[in-house]
Amino acid sequence: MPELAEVDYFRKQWNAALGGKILKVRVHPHSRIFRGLDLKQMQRALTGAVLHSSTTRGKQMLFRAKPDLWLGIHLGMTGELRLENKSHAPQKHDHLILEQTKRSCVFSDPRHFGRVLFHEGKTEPKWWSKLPPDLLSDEFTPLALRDFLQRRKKSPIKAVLLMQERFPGIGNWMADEILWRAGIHPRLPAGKLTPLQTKILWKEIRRVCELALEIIGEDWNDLPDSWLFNHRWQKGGVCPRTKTQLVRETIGGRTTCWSPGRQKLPVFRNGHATKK
DNA sequence: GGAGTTGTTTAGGA
DNA sequence: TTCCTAAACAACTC
Repeated sequence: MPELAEVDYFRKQWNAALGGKILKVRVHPHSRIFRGLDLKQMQRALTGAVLHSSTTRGKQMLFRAKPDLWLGIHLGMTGELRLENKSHAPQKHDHLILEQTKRSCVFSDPRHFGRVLFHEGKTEPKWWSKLPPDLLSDEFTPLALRDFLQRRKKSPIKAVLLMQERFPGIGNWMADEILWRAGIHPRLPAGKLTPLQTKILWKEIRRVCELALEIIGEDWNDLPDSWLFNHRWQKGGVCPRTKTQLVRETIGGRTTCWSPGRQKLPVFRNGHATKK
């Protein structure tokens, strides 16, 4: 479930715990979410530590605790963060619980695709510093987008938008929403976008990130019906702009929804797109 | 019971 | 080498 804005929403669920000391760290020790991690070391270090800040980058979350502790959380497909009261009895999928005097911070994930990372030290861990720049940062330029599309020119644009190395935070529904707004067919090879389409795509990437963070990231409000989101899974769903029937097919290994009314595949002749 | 799920990694083919 | 695709991971819902 969680993409950019949902991840930011979940990060903030632990806000009340910032400034508080962790009294106890409870875990399901054999959970897959701890793969590659020294669990005992993490429990030892976090016990007695004080959480002081949190941030996100794409779908990654980082919680920092004094002194010099870095806790990374990725929600995978079904993970979530929430608060429970102090004496919360761990449920089946509550893999990590940070217990404080007034509450418990819970990370639960039924499918175990999520992941916990941990580092102790003065300097940023590699797994955090190597993350690509935020899509709303100045570093994500139209030029950076154009270059990336050229490097992945054979892949359908839908598959390319899911690549976290360049588009951190974009997931399946955001990719479809962006392409729908930009009027670009999801199967169009990334290298075939015109300069104008590339420019529009850049603009819509920023816009969808911005709006989703405002609407979902703050209070998990419903997106307006003017978005594709509210129609994409409906049986017989209709494009809110063209009122034509939406189509669903697998592209890049993921179920993709688009509106044939406004997302058309150009016909290529001699390597050039011609008007249909 | 079977198919499908808003994520990521990896193996293997092109 | 580089790029791309499909499968695997695991549990739940329809």
